[in-house]
Formats: sequence, structure tokens, C-alpha cells
Amino acid sequence: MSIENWPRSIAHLDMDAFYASVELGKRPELRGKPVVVCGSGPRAVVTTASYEARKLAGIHSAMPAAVARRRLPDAVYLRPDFPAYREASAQVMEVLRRNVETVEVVGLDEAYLDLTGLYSPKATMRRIAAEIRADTGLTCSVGISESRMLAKITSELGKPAGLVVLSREDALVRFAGDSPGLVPGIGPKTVARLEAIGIATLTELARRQASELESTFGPRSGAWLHARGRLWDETPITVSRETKSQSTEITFDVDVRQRGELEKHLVELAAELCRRLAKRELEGRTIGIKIRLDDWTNVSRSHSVEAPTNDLAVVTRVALELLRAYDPQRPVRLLGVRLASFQGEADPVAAESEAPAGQLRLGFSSAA
DNA sequence: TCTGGGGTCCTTCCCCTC
DNA sequence: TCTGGAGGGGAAGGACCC
Ligand SMILES: Nc1ccn([C@H]2C[C@H](O)[C@@H](COP(=O)(O)OP(=O)(O)OP(=O)(O)O)O2)c(=O)n1
Ligand SMILES: [Mg+2]
Repeated sequence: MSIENWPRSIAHLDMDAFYASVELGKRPELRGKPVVVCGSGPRAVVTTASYEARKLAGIHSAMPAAVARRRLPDAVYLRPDFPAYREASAQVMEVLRRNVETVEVVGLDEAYLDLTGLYSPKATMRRIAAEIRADTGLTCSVGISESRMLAKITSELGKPAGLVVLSREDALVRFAGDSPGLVPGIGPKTVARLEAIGIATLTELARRQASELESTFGPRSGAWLHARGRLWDETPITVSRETKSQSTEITFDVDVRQRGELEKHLVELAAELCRRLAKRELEGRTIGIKIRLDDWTNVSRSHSVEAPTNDLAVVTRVALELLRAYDPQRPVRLLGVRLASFQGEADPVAAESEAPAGQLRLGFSSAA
């Protein structure tokens, strides 16, 4: 065991405009046109857009579909086809796994690969990208660096269809003046909190003492930010991930004001959830509901039962009890049902794992 | 123009036990 | 009123990601 294993060589592979690209594979005649994949209702959002649509009108994921349609009425608007995306994803991941031992899949279109010790990580990834293209007709972008955080940042640099290698040393120079928001896991809320204490760049973040960040963000998040400011990330690549929860939710086309209607939807959601749980043979102990009111207030209620279940009668009964106990006093925009605490231990929220995974999120409940 | 659905993980608070 | 401290686990809220 004397093989050098640090620094590591980590790759992040990310499919280009994934849903839209799969759609183009189904309908090649649309190639070259702006394509937007989104739902059909009045409250739909864009899941993704082809690069043509992005360049023409700045259309991007999570944008309200109504906005996209106004900006680019002549684009081709397509409904999501999840079975097709799952199938394409499975093909992609198969290529990865037949080439590399340590592959961590994230969602449908990304994966991290630990290439430490390989003779040429770059050649390996070039070959993999070519195989993916041959097998699926889809292109991907690859970043190779020394950690998952840096690999992910690096894969963005070459999009679309790029392959970029970047050392941490070069990254420290290159991103010195950039916003901390460049780092995956640092979103708009954290960027604002950092700015409030005089931190607007990665260099400024890197200059702060860990103790100072810990006093503002708490011990874990503070330490996490301290490391990320230095573009430092030791999070390992983990092959398997267990499902922690499953949920089904619906945003109504029009806010629901009547209890009876709400309960009808809840029963349907519970049935749908239990159907999916049964298909995956999942049983959980914590049944929860989620409600979004018309003013965007979110409320969740949950209750844990003795034994793991996915029984429709149990899930429906508990969910209805939770809804009746809460009894929303405003119109309801969204309603959802969730099951958690599968097999082993407690509710995921409280489950303490020895190796806290890389994407430490900064939750602030009572912080303004 | 008005904001999806499916997730993970974090912090806080509270009750309870040791 | 000086009322212990740590930690498991449930519950609620939130940030973030694909
Ligand atoms: N808010 C989001 C973000 C993404 N997705 C879906 C649609 C995307 O096609 C897929 C992959 O997400 P990416 O962030 O990787 O985006 P794309 O693959 O579409 O584009 P890119 O080329 O930037 O990776 O996940 C989604 O439904 N909602
Ligand atoms: Mg992608």
C-alpha cells in the first residue's frame, strides 16, 4: 500500500443540456432550434433549455415557463419525458462504471470519478466522453482536478462538450477575485451573509480566521466555509447512496381554498406515493405533509409510527390527521406527502453520520 | 412574468435519559 | 432562582442542488 494517493485526481462529468439533448436525440429534426423543456401548466418552470435557447434569450433552469414563452415564443417547447432521461442516464453511467471503479452518481446527469493512480486521467476521460457519445449520441463536459469541488467548478469551464484540467494551485490564482458563490453549496443566501460581514471574494473568504467564520455560521458551516475559501475539499467519492426519503407533491394551477378539495388531493398524493414506494420496496416510519400557502410560507408536519410501512391506509390516515390538525387558514398553493426514516435509524434530519458528506449545507432556521 | 418536483443535509429546539 | 451537561432522537424550518 505505498502508492501515492494525494493529491487525488478527481473528475466531474456532467451531461450538456441533458433533458433537451435527450429530446433532440428523439427528434433530430429539431437540432439547431432553441428547445425548452418545461411543464404545461400556468405555474410550470423550465427544467432546462438547449444552448441555442440560452444564447438567444438567456433561458435557464427554474425560470418560469411563462417568462420563457414571452422571451422566446418561437422556441420549441417540450414536456419532460422522465423515462427517456432515466434510460439515457443508465447508459451513461454504464459507460462510466465499465471504465472506472470509483464512480459516484449524482442525479441523472452527473458523476464524480476518482482517478487517483491512473496513468492518464485526461486520456481516460477523453475515452469515456467518446464512448458516451458513441453509445448515446450525447455530449458531456468534464472537469479534472484535485477534489470534487474543484472538479465540478472545472467542468463548468468547458461547457458544452469540453474537457478541462485545472490544478488547485492554478484555481487559487484564477478564482481569487471571484464570488464565493462560485463554490457549489454556497448559494445566494450565504453569499449575502458573507457580503454582510465584508466578504465578497474567495480571497477575502480565505483571509478570515476559521474562528471568525465559526462564530458567524456555527462550528460546522464555519469550518466548511473556511476550507472552501481556500478551495480545499477532502470529501471522498462514495459509490453508493441510500435513499433517505421519498415524496410526492403538487403545485395547484389555482390555489385551493376548500378543505374537502385539499383532502381529496392528499388522498391521491398518498396513493401515488405508496405506489412508488411499493415499486421500490421501500418502507419508512416518518410520514409527513408539506404545505405551501399563497404567500409562499412553507409548513411541514410529520409523525413517526412504530414500524416501517408503505401501507396506503396508514400513510393516508396519518397524512389526513396531520392536515386536519394544521388546518390551513390561507389558500394553499402546494401540497405534498413524504415518507422517511427507511429501514435503519432515525429520521434523516437527526441521523448523525460519521463522515459528513461534502455538500454541507448552511441551514439557518432562526437567523434573519 | 412570477416562480416545479425530487431530493440531501444543516441548524435549532424540545423532550427524555443517563 | 444561582435551576447540570451531554447526547439521542423527533420535529420544524431552511438552503441548496439537479
Ligand atoms: N433546477 C433544475 C436543474 C436541472 N434540472 C434537470 C434538467 C437538466 O437537464 C438536468 C441536469 O441539470 P444540469 O444542471 O446539469 O443542467 P443541464 O444538463 O441541462 O445543462 P448544463 O449543460 O449546464 O449541464 O436536471 C431540473 O429539472 N431543474
Ligand atoms: Mg448537465
